Amino acid sequence: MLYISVLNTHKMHQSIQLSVDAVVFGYESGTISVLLIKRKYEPFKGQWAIPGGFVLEEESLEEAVARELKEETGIAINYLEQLYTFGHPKRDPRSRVVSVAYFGLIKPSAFKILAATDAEEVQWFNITELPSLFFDHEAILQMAITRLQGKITYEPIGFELLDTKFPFSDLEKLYTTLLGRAIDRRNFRKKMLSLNILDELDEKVSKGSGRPANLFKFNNKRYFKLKKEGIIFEI
Amino acid sequence: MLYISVLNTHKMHQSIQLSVDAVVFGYESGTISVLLIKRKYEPFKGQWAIPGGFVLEEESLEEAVARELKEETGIAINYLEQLYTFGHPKRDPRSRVVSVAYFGLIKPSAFKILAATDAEEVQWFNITELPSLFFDHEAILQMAITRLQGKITYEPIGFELLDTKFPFSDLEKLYTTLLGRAIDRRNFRKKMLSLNILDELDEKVSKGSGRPANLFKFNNKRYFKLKKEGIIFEI
DNA sequence: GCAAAAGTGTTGTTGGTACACCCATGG
DNA sequence: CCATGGGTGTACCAACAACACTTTTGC
Repeated sequence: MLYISVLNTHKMHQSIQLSVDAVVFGYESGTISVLLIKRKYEPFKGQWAIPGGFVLEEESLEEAVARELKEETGIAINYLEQLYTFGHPKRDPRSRVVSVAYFGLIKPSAFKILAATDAEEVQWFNITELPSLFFDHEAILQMAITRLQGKITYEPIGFELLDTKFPFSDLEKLYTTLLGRAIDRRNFRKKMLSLNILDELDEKVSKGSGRPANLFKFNNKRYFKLKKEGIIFEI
Repeated sequence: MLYISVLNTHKMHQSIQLSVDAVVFGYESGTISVLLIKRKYEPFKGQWAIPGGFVLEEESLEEAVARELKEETGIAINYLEQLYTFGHPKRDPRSRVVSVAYFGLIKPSAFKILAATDAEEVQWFNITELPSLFFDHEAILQMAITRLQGKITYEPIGFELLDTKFPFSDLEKLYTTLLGRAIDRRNFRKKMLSLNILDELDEKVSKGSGRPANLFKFNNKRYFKLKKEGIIFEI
């Protein structure tokens, strides 16, 4: 009996469907946002949801998630990190759908969002002002936010979220926002510079009032090296 | 056209199969082992593999992985942590199978392993002496080992791997083994005790030669509290 | 010249690291 | 009494935390 069930398993029509979801965060002047789509069709038409969809037979999960994101929002990003796989049997009341969630970081200013396929609308939402979401998408998003906040303790962050050239205060504000609290400017700068991932440029920018700031950029090589090695960052 | 394809998606026969795998580590007197099964049937009969199998329609991923582990090895554990989802289209040459890998820790001495269903044999393998494995199971195992080693920097470890009562030297040896290097006995003890997760018992044990050691046990409440909060542990 | 933001150093404290000898038991 | 593993304290140093004033620009 066991023998038969085992042999059959591989041919058995399992009828579990597999989807992917892309939680994409953006940062702009002190606000962390997440990209959501409004469903165009029934069921749940008009509900906000995390972009995503079904995996095709011949594509990898990474290809699937990048494709769905592109199709639904117009955004093409090449690096999404796997977050978690959600597989509760009743998470989608219609049928059994297991979803592999990914997350990524971008600068919203560098992309043009564009509703397509099953999205009626695409919009950035401040993560502190989220609408109610489809199925278990709130739980997925919550996990992604927690991961994002956790990341800054063991990895440098900012490269994907800031402009190529930026004043130091932008980086500081990003950390302040992610941590949700003020940080000591002097200590932060000291620590950041000691990591050797920033190159100070010979260029200044003025924001209209106040002393103009020197611009920095990330030193990609050292940034990604450090990211791989892991850091212990405690501010 | 888009409309139709979207509406169809949910009914479309996707024919991707979903499986789960359980990487179970054990520790015993200075050795970290992993539990593997030998496949009983073709194809790949006789190959060693990580225990696992297909997810059933009505069960969650966690239920599936616990069930498969129980069926194939006789081991029932209630906590397996999700590791990663492997979905390369060609990882199983027969058909498209996406697998959600989990990992867990146990004390081998507390369980009796027992080959069943599609396992011909079940065996603990020292992680430094692994056989060649089925498909991409080596990559899965490698990721699990990396995660296990990484865990000790941000979580206390040991509760699941050691006996209820243990001499301090057992804990020290566990860390030495996981880290793959010697640690300073005095500093390690100082740091461990300062975490407040150990209760010293009024009981001694003698290993035959040498001064008898005091026994300790983990204070479950504080251990799991700390585990949740996360620690930064750098020895 | 004043408002606004950028830039900068020092000191006390804490926690990490390095290091060597005595203790309790069994044989 | 010796071999074996268990148990302990101190001193140095590096890293973190706290803290306030000066500089440069626009208006």
